[in-house]
Amino acid sequence: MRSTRKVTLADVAAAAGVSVMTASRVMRGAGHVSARTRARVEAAAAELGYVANRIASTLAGGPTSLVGVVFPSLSNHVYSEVFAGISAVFDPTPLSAFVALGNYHAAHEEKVVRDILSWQPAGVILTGLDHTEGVREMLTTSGVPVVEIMDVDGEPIGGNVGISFLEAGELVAREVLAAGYRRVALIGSRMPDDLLATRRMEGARRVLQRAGASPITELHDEGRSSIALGRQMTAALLDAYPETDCIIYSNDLIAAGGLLHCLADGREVPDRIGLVGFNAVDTLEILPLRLATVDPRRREVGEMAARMIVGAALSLPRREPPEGEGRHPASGLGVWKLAPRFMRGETLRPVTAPAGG
Amino acid sequence: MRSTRKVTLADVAAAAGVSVMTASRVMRGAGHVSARTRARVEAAAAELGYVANRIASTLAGGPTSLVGVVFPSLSNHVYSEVFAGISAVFDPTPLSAFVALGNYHAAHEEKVVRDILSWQPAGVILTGLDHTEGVREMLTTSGVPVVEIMDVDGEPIGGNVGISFLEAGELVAREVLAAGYRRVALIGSRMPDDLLATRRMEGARRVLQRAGASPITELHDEGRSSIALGRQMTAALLDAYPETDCIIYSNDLIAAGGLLHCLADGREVPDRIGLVGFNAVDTLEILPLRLATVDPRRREVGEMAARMIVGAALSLPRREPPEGEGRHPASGLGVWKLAPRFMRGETLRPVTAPAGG
DNA sequence: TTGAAAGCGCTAACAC
DNA sequence: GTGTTAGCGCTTTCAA
Repeated sequence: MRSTRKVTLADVAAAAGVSVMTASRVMRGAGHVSARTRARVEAAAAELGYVANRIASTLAGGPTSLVGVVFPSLSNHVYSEVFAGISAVFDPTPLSAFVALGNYHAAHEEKVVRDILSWQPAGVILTGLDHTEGVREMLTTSGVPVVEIMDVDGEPIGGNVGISFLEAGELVAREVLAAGYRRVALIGSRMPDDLLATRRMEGARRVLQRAGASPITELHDEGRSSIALGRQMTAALLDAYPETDCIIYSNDLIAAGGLLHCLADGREVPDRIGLVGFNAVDTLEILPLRLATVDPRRREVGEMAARMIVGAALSLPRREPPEGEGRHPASGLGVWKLAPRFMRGETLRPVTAPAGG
Repeated sequence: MRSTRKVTLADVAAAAGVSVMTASRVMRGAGHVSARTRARVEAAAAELGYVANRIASTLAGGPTSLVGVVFPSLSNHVYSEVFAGISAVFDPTPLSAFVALGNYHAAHEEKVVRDILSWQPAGVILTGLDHTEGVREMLTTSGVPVVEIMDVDGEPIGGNVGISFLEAGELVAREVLAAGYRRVALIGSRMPDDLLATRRMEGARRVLQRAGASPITELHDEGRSSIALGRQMTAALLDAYPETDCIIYSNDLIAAGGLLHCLADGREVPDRIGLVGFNAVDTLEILPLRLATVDPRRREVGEMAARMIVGAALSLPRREPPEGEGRHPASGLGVWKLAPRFMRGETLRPVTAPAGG
């Protein structure tokens, strides 16, 4: 039977008949302790059911191990996969993730980041590069290793991992053109709120314009992306612009809706109309046709971001450099730009000419 | 330009010409401060870019606000939705979630829980009711409000929210019988690792047996659930037991695979063969037929669990009761058993007789 | 290899 | 309404 009171290191030390300091050394494996003493302390700790107090150890100057992770949301499958990558990397390290949601709205983000910083984190992972001046300044001033993920089209605060959504959009448009489509329309949802979606549309638009095949029209909706929304928007678009021969969607979910609408409506995919999504969502393998899409490599992004944080956190001195400037650049951070992977699927015609726009 | 050094409350107090204590009162809105002083302190804090240090305030006896959340994984869509519910409830409160993964493996869980407790959390949310004795003891001893979610078939440590997976399985079997199927087979994946899946299969099996329609066969696979796996297992099963007239799957993903196999194979669904999944995964709305399934009400589960924690955390005294037993039962905790919702879909025949086993 | 002293940044408790 | 004192549980630093 263990006490119901909180067991402190002092209790363990007393039970083992050593000083608090010695107990502390044993608990964090600091060495310089005789095997005999170590055994006694460990036994006492187990006996009393000692659970370390990281609040106290962090305050006293021990290493921090919380990493704040800010996602726009987790209902979006994309981010949960990024998170899986992050967790996998943190798992064998002493770091753990502290998840905060809600940076689809910049107003909220400042609060969230302040909150995270108040825990003296070992690092911060943020989604996207668009943050308020306040956020950037807080993070810079704090000296905490920061990695921004997904987007790489801008100036990062610290490290940066992701694909260029602009280039991903360009890639899609180039493939569409290479397949011979010319009357292209764009459909997006939850824009302009979702900057990354906006960015890939921008990339697509640019390539189309340069090729003299400016988008026929662009349809945007504030709603949450869904298959139903995709159906409905596609119907509306094709109604208004029947000459459309290809639709580029801001994500797979609405693209799937579009595909279902086209099939139900008897349109020949991909001959009469081509469709491209974005995100490479895997449950969509049940569609009658494999959707053309782009893999943003989300799991890898999470893993690399986490690795950067691990590298930076472990090489960072714990206390402030004694005096002077001293803030050494968080080592281990850098910019990793991954190449988005295009997946042709079956909703685009095979290429008739080498891609290149 | 703000200093690059960490700004403490003492710095703010000095800049505002007041005591640290007064500054502290202002920063946490404790009242008993004149408007003039408050304004001065707030100005100084803003000027210096002060960010509170919760590590210090928690150690000093301020309220804790981290809540540890343990999920088996987040790649499983189910848990990310639960998490969305939790976040939504925490959002307007001072609480924030600290996510740890990996309790598909009990060995890991002990480490994870110890880790969480070391942060002096305001609460802990765990998935499932099956935990090692060590975990139960740590949590009990700590006196931290605990809520176990999803499963309600067992003895909870503290609060408990979820559906009964046993009853969900029974529900499915009763509906299957009511629709007139008699030669029923079960297909599961990732079992027996996933206890909840195991439990619902158990419930189904029981009802079938009681009705004298024992499962023709049960097929289990260690693999990760996927549509491909469902296809393959279904093919194998129907090959070996062609007389099967209904398959109950452990989840929607493999059920979707089964459905696709049946359709491709020219079997009449739901007339010749009925199919039921589990989880009500929404992207599956793109299937040619709406899958019969059960909604485990995951979002609500997350919300309620979070509400319990909020209730308990806010009513808990911060410091230990002076002496004696003193550990008052965490108020606000209880057991909330939600009813699983059956969704008939189009892969089961309409009922021919009132459901009831 | 072990211990003693000091203090991390903040807040509770009490004075004024 | 404001300040003073003490201390949260641990680790750093230095001495033995």
